[in-house]
Amino acid sequence: MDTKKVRVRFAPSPTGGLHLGGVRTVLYNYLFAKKHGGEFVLRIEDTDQSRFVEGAEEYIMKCLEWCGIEPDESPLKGGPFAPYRQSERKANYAQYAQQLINDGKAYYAFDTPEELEVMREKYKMEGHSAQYDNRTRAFMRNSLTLTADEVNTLLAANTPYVIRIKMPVGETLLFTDMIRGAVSFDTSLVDDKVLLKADGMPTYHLAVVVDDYLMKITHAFRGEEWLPSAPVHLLLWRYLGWENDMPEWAHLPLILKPDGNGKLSKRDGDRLGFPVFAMDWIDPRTNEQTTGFRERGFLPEAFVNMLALLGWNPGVEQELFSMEEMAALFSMDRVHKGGAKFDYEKAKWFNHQYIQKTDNVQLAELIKPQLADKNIIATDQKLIQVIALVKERCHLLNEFWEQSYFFFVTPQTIDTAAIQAKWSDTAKSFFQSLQTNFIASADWSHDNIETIFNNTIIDAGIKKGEAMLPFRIMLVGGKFGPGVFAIAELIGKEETIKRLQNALASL
RNA sequence: GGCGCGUUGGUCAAGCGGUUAAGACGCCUCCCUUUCACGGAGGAAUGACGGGUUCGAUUCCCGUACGUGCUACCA
Repeated sequence: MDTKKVRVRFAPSPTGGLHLGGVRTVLYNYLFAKKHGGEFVLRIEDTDQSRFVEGAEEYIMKCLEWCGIEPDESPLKGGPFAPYRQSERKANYAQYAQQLINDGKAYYAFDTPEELEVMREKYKMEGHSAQYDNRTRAFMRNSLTLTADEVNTLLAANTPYVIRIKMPVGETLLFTDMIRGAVSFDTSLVDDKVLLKADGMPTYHLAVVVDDYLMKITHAFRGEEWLPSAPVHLLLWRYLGWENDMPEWAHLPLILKPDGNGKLSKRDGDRLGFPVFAMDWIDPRTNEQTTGFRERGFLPEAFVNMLALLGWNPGVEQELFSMEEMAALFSMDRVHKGGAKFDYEKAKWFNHQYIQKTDNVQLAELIKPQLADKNIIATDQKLIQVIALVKERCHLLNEFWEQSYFFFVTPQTIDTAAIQAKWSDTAKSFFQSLQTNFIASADWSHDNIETIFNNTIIDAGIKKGEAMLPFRIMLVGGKFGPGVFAIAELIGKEETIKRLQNALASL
């Protein structure tokens, strides 16, 4: 067992945007695989054709790529266990379901959806559990209650049927979860899950076991919401005779909404104003667009770092990690048992840290499209200089424009009220002289601009404190932005003088 | 309702029988910066409850409460 090569898998169902929790599940899979020199496979669980969504699979792969997670095997890349889409593996499953029937571990059920509905209603009214379980199955239409002849007749007539697992009565099932330790279930309380659907497709329960076996998966990580169905999977491994090859399980804690409790949903993001999906997702059926972390201005390294630490503690003080560092440190027993509330403020803090770490030239490449959208033409050199000046005040890449637009366009409005508060005839004559002195200057460098400014102050007999703020507002429009002389230098002599003139005219 | 899982500051969390109960985000105060931000220094703030076990429980056990997940021919 321990000598086997580690193989893990992420098995999403292609039904829509890739949720934070999904990304974290992939991430933990990936980190675990890297840590142990193993393989990470991407398997698409598309056994429910009614929920198939066009483009979702490609979208998921793009999200992984953006996050810097490359599967060793996938539908796109192929691999020794291809195909990696369950819909293309359909032929595999029926034989195992049949084997279970032959062994008396499963049975045919001919109940129609309507009959099931009636059963559930009835038991609900009586206050019993409305499950198709070891008690109720005795009253339903299945190969346990029908004679062999009746079953054969129904089968021969192509009557739609499903295959259900026959849960034993009164057995205690125990397994060790890598995160939670010992977990146990009473089989009497678990229902007879459908294994093979009427359309011949397996349900998740059968497919996950068969494919994990066939693909030699050694460790299976999934969300906590799967814990209640673990006994079914456990029994399937046993009944199919593969128990010795069963992977180790880890059920990951949920990511919760920031306010109140409960699983974080896309709705919560919309409501509270933050993304929940990794990348923008446009639902092809409704054309509804949902913003992703990428489009919101997150760096993938920051996104991944933040997510990794939401539920996992590396055991060191350090908080900023590259993927390699995380892989080296990763271990399942340092994953928390309890769910973690998502904190968007902390997410932004991570992104801020990564923006500071990222080279200005690289940032320029990421920011160029934003400028292009606004029809701004700027040289790389200027862009890079601006980035150097404003990056420390950006938590998101998308904040770049609001922090720096005054470098590229003349502000349309300026906060004249704030200037007026300090305005006087002395101030006015100061700015008039300042203009004259700027026009006469030959050296438009940061230091020289400041020298001219200082000298003019002395000549005008004004306090520097009274002049600095109005000067800033005239250049950028308000009380914000980096050092004012650096701004003047970058926008240039002509533009600086122009802005002074405009401002003076409007006062 | 049944079953599973969980519970350390507002949030992420360390701890693994004896600690002044780390650290980070956020918040507050001050400093720096003649703007804002960054940065720096401080500060407030934490083991759900009740029983055990023990010389000693945040830590181990059992209850209770609360939360949450599941209870589909969805994953």
